[in-house]
Amino acid sequence: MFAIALYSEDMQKIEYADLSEKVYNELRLMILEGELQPGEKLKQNLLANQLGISRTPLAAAFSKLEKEMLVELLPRRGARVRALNAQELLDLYNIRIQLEPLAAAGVARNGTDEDIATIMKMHTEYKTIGDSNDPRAVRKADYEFHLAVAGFSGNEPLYRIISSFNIVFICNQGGLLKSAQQSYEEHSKIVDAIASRNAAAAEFFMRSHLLDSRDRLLSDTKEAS
Amino acid sequence: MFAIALYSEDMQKIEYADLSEKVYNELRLMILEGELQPGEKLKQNLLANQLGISRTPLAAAFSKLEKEMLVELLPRRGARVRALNAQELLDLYNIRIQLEPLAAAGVARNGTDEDIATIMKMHTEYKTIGDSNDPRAVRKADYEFHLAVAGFSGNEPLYRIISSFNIVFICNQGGLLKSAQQSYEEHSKIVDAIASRNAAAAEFFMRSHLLDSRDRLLSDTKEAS
DNA sequence: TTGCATAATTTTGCATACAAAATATATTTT
DNA sequence: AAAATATATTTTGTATGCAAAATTATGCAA
Repeated sequence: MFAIALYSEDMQKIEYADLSEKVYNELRLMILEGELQPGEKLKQNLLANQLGISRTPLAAAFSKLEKEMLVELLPRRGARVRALNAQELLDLYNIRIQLEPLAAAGVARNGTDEDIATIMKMHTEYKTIGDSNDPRAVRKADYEFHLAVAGFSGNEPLYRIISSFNIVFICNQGGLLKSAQQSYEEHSKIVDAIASRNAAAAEFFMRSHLLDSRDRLLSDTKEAS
Repeated sequence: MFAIALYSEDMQKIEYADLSEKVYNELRLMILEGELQPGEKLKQNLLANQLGISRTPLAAAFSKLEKEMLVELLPRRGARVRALNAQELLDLYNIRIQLEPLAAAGVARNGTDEDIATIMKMHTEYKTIGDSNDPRAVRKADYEFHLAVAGFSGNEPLYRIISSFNIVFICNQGGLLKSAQQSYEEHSKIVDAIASRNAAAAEFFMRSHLLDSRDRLLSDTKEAS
């Protein structure tokens, strides 16, 4: 498994072989955390100066971010942070519902005992963090749990899709949709199924977990309108 | 819907606003069509000269291709064409089985009458092409049919994932797994379900279509070993 | 020969330079 | 003053230049 950095505190630890990769991660973080607002224009000179680099590695970073749907590239008119509307958020959720159950089944089938031990450990920590009442920490733990499942699925393309489209993060953009307590209980079923190598059950419980979240998202947006 | 160019004859028609996009498409085509072999080193100077451009737009193109898993980027050691092994091919198929049924359901639900008419027209042409006994043409028609379904699904992130990971193309890398006749019949069921706005049926028949192909792929690789 | 150290060459990553396009500002015209 | 035109500034896309790293070639001892 190869977890990608999302939170700035984690990013400090990572050594980058090339600048464009580093810049790509920095921009990605800034966009996902809202430091760069949707619609905002990404001026090359300004950003290059801010980040202490030239405009060349920015081009590569922009290209990567465009593929992830985080930025919009308008030829000769620059790059903007892409805004995801409610429909696209729901679209992503429906994709997530298709992909993460496949990942959970994959871990149950292909994960090593060590992989599964790691997931169980993360799950235990999730309980502690949930009790701490720190929403940001809970969200981070949730993000890492789901990404670990994808990472240990033994299906690399699947992991690449889930991580590079920021599916887990974006789906939880407006905060987690249920209590840490309930999430923990639902995760428990998934983890138990994985630990007992029951791929069908892991798939089922992951799907239930996500379907429940999507339905909450749907009723939330209905209320808001 | 916004179809991406894959076959060289289609690419001539497209006007590109910037070189890196053009180069990206050219390289993508060269890799998918096997002109650039897996494992092959992509030397910047050589390629830039061949394509008549400088090395700068190549960097952006490489970055995009790396995200699609078509190119491997080794820092300070250049880029190579990425080789997909049998396992990853199967992994992609399993992803495809999750995503394309969602797309088919999407068309049935959200496609305009015009979208659906387009798909029906493509399907009719598929029959003609199938009778012509030109495997390359059949494969192209199949590719375009499946990509059209994704494109008319009304789920843009879904289309972006399917197209940018070259899922349809790569899954059929070793040629189509069944006769044009059988494909046509299976497509017919999907098209009928879409035309009658039956999302559940469209989803079901697309899944059956792909599951059958995957099982053929599995028994083929078993035979080969 | 083979193995290893050293030198020459190539290749990469990044910064910079420059022309063309886009945007902003100033000027004129109605 | 508002609209239209002209001018100046900024910004972008791409080519080029340069230093550092990697690769290949060469020389030399065992």
